[in-house]
Amino acid sequence: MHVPKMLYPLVVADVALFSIGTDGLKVLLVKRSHEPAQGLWSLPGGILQPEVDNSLQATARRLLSQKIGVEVPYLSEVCSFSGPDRDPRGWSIGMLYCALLPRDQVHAVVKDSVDEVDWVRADGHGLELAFDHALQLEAALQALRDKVECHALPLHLMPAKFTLSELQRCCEAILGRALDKSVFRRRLKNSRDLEPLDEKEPSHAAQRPSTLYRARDSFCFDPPAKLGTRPRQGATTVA
Amino acid sequence: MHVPKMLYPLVVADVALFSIGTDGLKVLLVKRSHEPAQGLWSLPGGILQPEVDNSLQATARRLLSQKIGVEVPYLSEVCSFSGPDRDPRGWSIGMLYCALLPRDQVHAVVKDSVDEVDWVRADGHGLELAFDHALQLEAALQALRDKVECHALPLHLMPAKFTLSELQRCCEAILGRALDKSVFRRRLKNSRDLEPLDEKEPSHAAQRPSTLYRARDSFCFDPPAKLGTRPRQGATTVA
DNA sequence: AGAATAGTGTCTGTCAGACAGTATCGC
DNA sequence: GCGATACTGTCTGACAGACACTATTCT
Repeated sequence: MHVPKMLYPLVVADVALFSIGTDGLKVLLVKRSHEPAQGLWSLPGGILQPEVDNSLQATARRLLSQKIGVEVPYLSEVCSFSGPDRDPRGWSIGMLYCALLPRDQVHAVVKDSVDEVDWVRADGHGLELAFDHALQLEAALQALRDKVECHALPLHLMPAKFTLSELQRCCEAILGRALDKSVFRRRLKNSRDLEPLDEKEPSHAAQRPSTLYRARDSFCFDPPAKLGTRPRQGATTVA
Repeated sequence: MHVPKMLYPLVVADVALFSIGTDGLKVLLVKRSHEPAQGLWSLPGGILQPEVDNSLQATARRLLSQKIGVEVPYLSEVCSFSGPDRDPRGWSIGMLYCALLPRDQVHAVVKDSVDEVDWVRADGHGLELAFDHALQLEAALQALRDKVECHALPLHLMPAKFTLSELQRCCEAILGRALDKSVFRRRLKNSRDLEPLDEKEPSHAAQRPSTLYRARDSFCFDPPAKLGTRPRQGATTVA
């Protein structure tokens, strides 16, 4: 193990955990119960523990598990934030992760920790966030939007079975704009990521029941050099 | 400043510095003169110095400056590599950066350091690299290819003035496949990244002289949410 | 029948791929 | 004229955007 012979940076992993609520895209924030930044909202995160974690990504997963008791189906690195001033404790590196939690597990987060946790609007609206977490949240949200804008399907936000309309509403919540139903469905028809089930959504209203779909096993939100699909020239991402 | 109260990870920045040679895309490697991994080739890199560096990116720039005496016009974060086993000195974090050096500055690297440095084929062909640098090089090259595949113009690899044919050869070297001249030029005509000059390349051969272009000031290789352009369905990246 | 949502068909514009053609230089 | 490279024109197919249309359920 490496033995410090000089001052060392604080290494932290922070997670922007997104999910879908009835009123759009949500991100999980925790209210800090200790200094520094006590009382402010922040992204869930914590310090790397080399004796415990096998990677920085493992740090992120451990923190999600410890702090809010969830195992996420998707977690990926966004970018790093580093410097002498971003944390009052000194020179620090903050690795930002973007994680997705299925819509039907939004209430799985345990709130018995000393920290108060809550789902808030994904853009963090008027909240004052600790450290540079407002910047980080913006970066994570942009990374998520970029992917969906490039037609990656955020299936990790969906339950195991879902309708195309639900998936469309999910994409619209992420992008912050309406999508054309016909265009959306045409794309999904040609996609190899979805599989229709021989099942219909039980209709509770006076309406035609919709087909249920599920993600194919081969689906990957970070396409392994998956080609095709991009935003068009005139596309705009509006909040 | 943060005071260590436990074992701390080694924090390193490594840079995949690419440029264009007469025979294609090149990456700069250094032969390690010290342990660990003495005698093996590796990406230029080194340890974060919190007293000196204002960010991890600053670490990368400082190392390029100190080790090989170049200031690069483009340097961006790719992803991190971390874990207890990737460096024999112990738990470590390696932040990978991708940098571009203009074609006409390939010989600006100073070789007076104790390290032996050399430009090699960008894929690292048959070289055995130190640590996980083969993985890192692959990741950096893929990141570069992905961008160019999505029609970002690698203008930071070009001299201040260049012809469209030269730029096309540059893109082909990165992608590892031939591009259609007509398609390429049509795209550039509609691009806001390039500006034609009222100047012709002095022709040293029996051929029509070509128009010189330069990058517009607004050009950015990492498009700030720049839309449009993506690989098409049938596109393939072949080595 | 009517309301509501599911799902389809079709027209149009944009752009990539392919490839043949023209232009301009030195010899 | 010829060779070489710069540059253009045009046809086609894939796909996004827009939007009108049909289908199937419950009340």
